[in-house]
Amino acid sequence: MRLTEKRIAAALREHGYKLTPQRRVVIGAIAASPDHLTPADLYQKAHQDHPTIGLTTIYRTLEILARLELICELHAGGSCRSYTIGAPEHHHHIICSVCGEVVDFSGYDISPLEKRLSRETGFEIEGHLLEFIGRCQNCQQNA
Amino acid sequence: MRLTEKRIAAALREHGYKLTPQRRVVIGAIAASPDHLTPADLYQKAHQDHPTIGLTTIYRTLEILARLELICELHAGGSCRSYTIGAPEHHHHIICSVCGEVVDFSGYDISPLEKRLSRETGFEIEGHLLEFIGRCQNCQQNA
DNA sequence: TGTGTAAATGATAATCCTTTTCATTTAGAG
DNA sequence: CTCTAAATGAAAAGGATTATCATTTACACA
Ligand SMILES: [Mn+2]
Ligand SMILES: [Mn+2]
Ligand SMILES: [Zn+2]
Ligand SMILES: [Zn+2]
Repeated sequence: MRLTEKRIAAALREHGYKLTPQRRVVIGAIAASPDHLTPADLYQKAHQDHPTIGLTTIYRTLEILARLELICELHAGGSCRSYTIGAPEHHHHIICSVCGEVVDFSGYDISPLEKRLSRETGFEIEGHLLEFIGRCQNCQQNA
Repeated sequence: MRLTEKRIAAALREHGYKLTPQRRVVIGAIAASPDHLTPADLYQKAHQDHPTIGLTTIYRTLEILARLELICELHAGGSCRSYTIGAPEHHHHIICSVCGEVVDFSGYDISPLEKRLSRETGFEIEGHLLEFIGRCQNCQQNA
């Protein structure tokens, strides 16, 4: 089940945002597609209903909607990466949203889930990404 | 425990890659730091030991090392995103590495892990990212 | 139903990050 | 030592995202 256009518009208003034609169009475009769309995809679609809309407005609208959790943001493969030396044991990460500190954790086996998904979806799983975002102890105190 | 510089160099050779001074320097820089470093960070560090190294070489080296799982790649917050309409129930994603198809899945509760991590690390967890990468049924056949 | 104002918009430019290209250099097998 | 495929790096190209700022507009309230 997915949120409706109307529901999202109402939520925007409730949070004090103005309901502009541009925002309606962006929301409409997201709601109308079952797929995950990039900002550029959405610009193209929104442009059809509102030819003067600016790409900047697309970005700004998406940021708000994602922050309010009215849309679902997906991390596609692309850029935004950093690296550290490999560890023989598989592990995952917790990242501090304030200072950027990265803490490894291990001992969590995700393969049961992987097997279930493989069976249910027919995907041949190649890898996964499991990361937590939060505030480290330091950053909680300095707040 | 982390892989050693020597171990990584050997693995590179085993996979048929040449062991160039530039690659040594990049490996040395990663091994020397406990942190997750961006390509730009690594360029800066590598540049100290090898002033003529090119940024292109940094990228190329990282790609190889990551593919061989000799270094650990982290998805930082940045760019590379796409969006879809929100769903009232929390869910996660499986993404086809070939065609890009995204399949949602739900019914997996990550909060026990979240609680454990919060207790063990002192982090106040704000969110998480759980995604699987694999090949969808279609793409397995057309291969 | 006007009016005023803070919020929103969009053209443009500025940043970043990453990949491509291609001429030159080099690791390392033989 | 020679030879060659692999690797390199300067430069340019390509993309995506963010910043700026003058202009427009939604909508609270008179
Ligand atoms: Mn790590
Ligand atoms: Mn989704
Ligand atoms: Zn922190
Ligand atoms: Zn596919």
